[in-house]
Amino acid sequence: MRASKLFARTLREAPAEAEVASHQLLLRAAYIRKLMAGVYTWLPLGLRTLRRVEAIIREEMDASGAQELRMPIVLPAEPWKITGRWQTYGQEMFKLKDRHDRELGLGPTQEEVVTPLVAGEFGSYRDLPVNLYQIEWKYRDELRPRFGLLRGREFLMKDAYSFDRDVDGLRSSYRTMFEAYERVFGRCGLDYRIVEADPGSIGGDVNHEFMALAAVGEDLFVSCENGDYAADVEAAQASTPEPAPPGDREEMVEIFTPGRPGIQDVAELLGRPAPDLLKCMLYDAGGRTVAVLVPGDREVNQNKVARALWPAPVRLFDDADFAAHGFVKGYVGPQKMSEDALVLADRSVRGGANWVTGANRIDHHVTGANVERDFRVDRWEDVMRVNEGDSCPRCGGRLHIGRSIVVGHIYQLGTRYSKPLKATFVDEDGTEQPYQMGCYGIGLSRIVAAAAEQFNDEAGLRWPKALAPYDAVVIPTNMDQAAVVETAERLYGELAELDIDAVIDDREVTAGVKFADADLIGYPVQIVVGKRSLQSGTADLKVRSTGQRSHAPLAQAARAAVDLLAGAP
RNA sequence: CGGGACGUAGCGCAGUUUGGUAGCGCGCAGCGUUCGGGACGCUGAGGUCGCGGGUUCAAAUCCCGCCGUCCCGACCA
Repeated sequence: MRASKLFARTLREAPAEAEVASHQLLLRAAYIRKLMAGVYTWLPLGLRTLRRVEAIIREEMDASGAQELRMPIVLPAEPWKITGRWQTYGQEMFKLKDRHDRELGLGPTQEEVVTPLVAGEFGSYRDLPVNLYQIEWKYRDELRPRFGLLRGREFLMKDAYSFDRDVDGLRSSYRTMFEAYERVFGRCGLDYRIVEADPGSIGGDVNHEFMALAAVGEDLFVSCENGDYAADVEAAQASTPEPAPPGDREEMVEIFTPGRPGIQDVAELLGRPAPDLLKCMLYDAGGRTVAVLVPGDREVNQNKVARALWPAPVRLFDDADFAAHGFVKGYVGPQKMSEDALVLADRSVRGGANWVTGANRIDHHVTGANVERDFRVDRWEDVMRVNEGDSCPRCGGRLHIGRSIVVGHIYQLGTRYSKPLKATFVDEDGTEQPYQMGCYGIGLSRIVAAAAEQFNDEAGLRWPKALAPYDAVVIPTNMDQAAVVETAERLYGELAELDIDAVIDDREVTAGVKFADADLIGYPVQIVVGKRSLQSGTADLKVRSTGQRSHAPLAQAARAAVDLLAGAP
């Protein structure tokens, strides 16, 4: 490729809209351009990098025995209504209507398409297992698109779906994908962690996330200092404290706490630490009132509450709910909860006694509230968000919270989709069985952003060679000297013969501009030919990722570039 | 959806407070000098100042409405 023809106009300054490094650099280096919030055009350089990610994934998926297909992006609403996701995906799904007023959606993921498809084709246990995948653009009307490609409304995703006759088969298919994912992210050169995760709106049971480490990552994960536990913060657990010893139980006393609705307010007024207070959050779970109890210094993890109450849709009480049920916001306590309400306490509440909590009366709290004597707990569950420094549920070690970008997520769905969609096969004994399904996603466009986030410096992008749009760039520094241009062209030709995908920067600009652009775009190897090097009969080489510089006789320069590339990260 | 900021040439910005001929840098085009880490000089093109309405002799500037973009938040009683 000739830089003089390449559709890539680099920017000296980052557009004001870009905040994070990956977004700024991908714009500056002419990989992407924005069309609207969360939607980007992929320029030639960006598309080449995206395709390299795609090639790696396709190779590993094919090697794992999965088969590629292509499903539609425009989808009918009906199957989505059957699985309930037309509702649960809600506003996040792009919805539209055709000219006959039929409801359609743009695919955010395709369980509702692939499941009936397989049921219609592979209806016998003899056909199983089968794993189908596609690499396709996905659409999600994100609450807040941000950070360029990191959270877009249109993004490229590899989604795979496995179908097995039983749970053992599912586990085996899952294991195969797990290992394929390790190879994919390893080959992409990413620094990543595998964590236990929350299934989110996809549903299902066992699942893992593959997280690329990044300071700007939106996803928090918990890891044990001893390395035996790692989990998404939405799913993470901490070890549960010992139950409080029986013993001194204060009387429950109502106290006057005017204008002190918050935990901090009350703690300050009474001069007691927040963990002495009992936080009582009210939720509506499909019409039923649920009181969730956690210690005052803790936060409720709503995902965990939702899982505990599955399949009821869980939402926090709003002002209307408070009014309708006669609760006073800011002064809620679990005492005298009605029979039809559910009292759900985090297990850590067992570790406390003599709680300070709301008195269910404006401007009043109580002290000395105790489980059983003063309020009942219907269920003990883990519903708490893990904090930095909590104890590891495996070994008791210290838990640390880190930031990352989720680049892959794999799920054991079981029959979550096959049952409602009545997708069944005939088993060996002649009975109809729902498929045991798994689904497996990788965000390709997000990998590009995550890699840009992990591999950059002041000068620009520093791709691992597996992801760079080209392998090398040849830079003739003196375009006015025929001998320089000739030599550079010859080198460029030699590289092609050696199967190196190179760019020759034949633009009529000064050397400084070429160097700056080469660093910005992130060609793994730079080969410089100029007046100076011609005199000494050598070419100057630089490895972008390490900054390492070297020389090679002109006759061996192409060969030297190949070797440097082979040795580069 | 709530809060905040912003919207002036392809990009980065000034001008808005105090209404009066729309500017700077980069980039772009032409000519010349340069030529190994974002060169220099001269000349030039490029803007319905986000959109609509209002106030005014006069609006980028003041007022109202809308749109767009970015940031923070969107469970913590």
